[in-house]
Amino acid sequence: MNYWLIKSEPSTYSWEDLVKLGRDHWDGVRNYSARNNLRAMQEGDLALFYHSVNEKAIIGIAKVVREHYPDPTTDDDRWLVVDFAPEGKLTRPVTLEEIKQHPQLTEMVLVNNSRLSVQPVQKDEFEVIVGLGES
DNA sequence: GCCAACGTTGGC
DNA sequence: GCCAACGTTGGC
Repeated sequence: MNYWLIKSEPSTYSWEDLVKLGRDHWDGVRNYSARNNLRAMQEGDLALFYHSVNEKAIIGIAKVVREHYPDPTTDDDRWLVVDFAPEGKLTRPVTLEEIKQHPQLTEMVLVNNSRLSVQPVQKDEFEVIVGLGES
């Protein structure tokens, strides 16, 4: 069981879009590090869903419901997708600012490499964030 | 809207 | 194989 963080601009693809669809593939990843993280995901893994740019906050949790397969939006076989389903919305969003200020979250990839769109999250980090979001 | 940081591309 | 140039992302 591993934990992840997936990032999207809400104007392009938001948490609400995923909820509306029930499940969906996560396409458009064109970065090798992010791709490698997608490939490492296993069914049942949980991912924090982060809204970048305008909101800059984690808004919900998504679950991996299908492991990686070739990206249907391109013929280029280097790229792949993973299917997610919404697992639950946080009671309140956990903001980037809050994460930066939290002493247990200073090592998060989100803080240190904000551009990586699919990133691993430590179990304790995941639990701290869920704890904040449910408080 | 700006720009720093990062990743990728392509010429050599 | 190196590295300059370029494009993109995302925080501010």
